[in-house]
Amino acid sequence: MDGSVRPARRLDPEARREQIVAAAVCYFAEVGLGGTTRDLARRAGITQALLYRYFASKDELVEAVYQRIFLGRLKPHWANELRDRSVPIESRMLRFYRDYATIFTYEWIRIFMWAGLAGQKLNQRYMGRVTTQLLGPLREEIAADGRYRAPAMEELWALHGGVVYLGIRRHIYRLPTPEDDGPVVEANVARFLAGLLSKKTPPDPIRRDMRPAERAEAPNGARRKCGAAKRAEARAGD
Amino acid sequence: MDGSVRPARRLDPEARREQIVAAAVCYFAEVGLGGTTRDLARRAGITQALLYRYFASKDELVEAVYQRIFLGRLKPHWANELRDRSVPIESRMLRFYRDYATIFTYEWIRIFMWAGLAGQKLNQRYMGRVTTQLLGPLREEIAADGRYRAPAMEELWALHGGVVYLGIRRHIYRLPTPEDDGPVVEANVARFLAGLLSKKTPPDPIRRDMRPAERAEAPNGARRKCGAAKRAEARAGD
DNA sequence: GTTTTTGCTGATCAGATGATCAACAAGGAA
DNA sequence: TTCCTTGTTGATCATCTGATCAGCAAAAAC
Repeated sequence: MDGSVRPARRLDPEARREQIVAAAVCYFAEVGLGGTTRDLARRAGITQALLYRYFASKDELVEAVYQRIFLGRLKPHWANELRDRSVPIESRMLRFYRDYATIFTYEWIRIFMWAGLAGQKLNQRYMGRVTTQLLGPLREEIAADGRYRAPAMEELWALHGGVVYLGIRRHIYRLPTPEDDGPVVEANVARFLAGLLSKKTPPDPIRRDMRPAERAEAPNGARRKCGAAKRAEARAGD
Repeated sequence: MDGSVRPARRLDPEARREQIVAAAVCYFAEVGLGGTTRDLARRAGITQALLYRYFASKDELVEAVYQRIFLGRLKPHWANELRDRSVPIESRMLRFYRDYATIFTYEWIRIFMWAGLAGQKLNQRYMGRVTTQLLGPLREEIAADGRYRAPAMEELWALHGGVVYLGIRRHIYRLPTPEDDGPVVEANVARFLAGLLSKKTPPDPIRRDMRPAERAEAPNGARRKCGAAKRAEARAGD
């Protein structure tokens, strides 16, 4: 007996579409966006042809998966709560990061990473919002507290990356990780703030010291040059 | 004129194999391990058939790419230098992480991530070595210094993740990042150590509080259950 | 029960992809 | 020049994959 589910009864279109998207999120998270429509259909217990009654193309289905996974993940109230100065900054940060860590589910983190590798602009938009809505306010609030020096944005990214990395180790590299993320997040936030007590100047790189975003393809269509490409080019020149 | 290189002259077998692997590292880093042999050959300026004179299968070529990228990346002298107590621990950590950050090249980080998503055991082996050869000693050395409390392994992973995350933002999400990693790494290491000065107890989760490594497939061949799969299972039961 | 609607399936097509092989031709040996 | 070795190629095969469509059958309408 295989894991597939055979009897696909007649279903309400809305329910069927919902079921397909849910199965697609699960399937694509595991095998990547290059997974086949046949495998997906088998897991969902339907025929491959049925997918095309609900989605015009595989791309459209993938788009629905993106919507399902990423839409509304950044809660607007996070930014508000981060700015609520009636609460100590330590409590605000702890509360936020404990909450934020919960979005790093198996499906979210893997699909997000696959989308990033595939060059989806979606990731850049999301990360941009993290900067403006979360890390920016966070920096201001920490500085406004008075006891801490203002962290450089890169330092906030490092804190952020530490939390994300826990999800990467767990769901991408499939390594053993703590059963409960809470204490880990708490320790990291507390240590981060404690590290800001020493008043050394924050080394925030200014804009001209930033390397621009890499592009998947240069404007002229040329690709990133690796060693081999460079050598081939040189060879073509003689 | 396209970017491909037409005249592929007769080459010494060793040189040709080298050229193919180099081109494959570049190509697979960009498009993923699902890239086609035809595209790869076009970029390398050779015919697709020629690949199969040097590699029995695409899998074997991918294996060669793994070897090229990951073999010997963890320098043995890192562990030695980390343990050299004639040098202040701050200097040792700074030197190590400045050096370590250089391995996060475009090719390395992308192929490593793709391999991880694909469930390669390679990643787990590598991460295991990071634990035993780098983070373990690091923890001991920090504690041995006397001025700092011993960091929990999860705290060291957070520091580590912060550095890795810089590479992820740059090469996977293709976001703007600092031109020079040095100051960023230095700030993070310094803040990490400063954060260990406050003597609060380290919350190291003990083994029974760790969730085991996730498996791509359960022993019985069953897959990870997402919402859709669970629902389908329930439906099959009536 | 009969008719109508429509959710669903099996068959099928065109293009892509990994892999194979006979034949060609570049470069050295005679 | 002539011969021989072998690096390289174009053609080709079997399979896989996204996508289409006529027709079946389950549920609703009558």
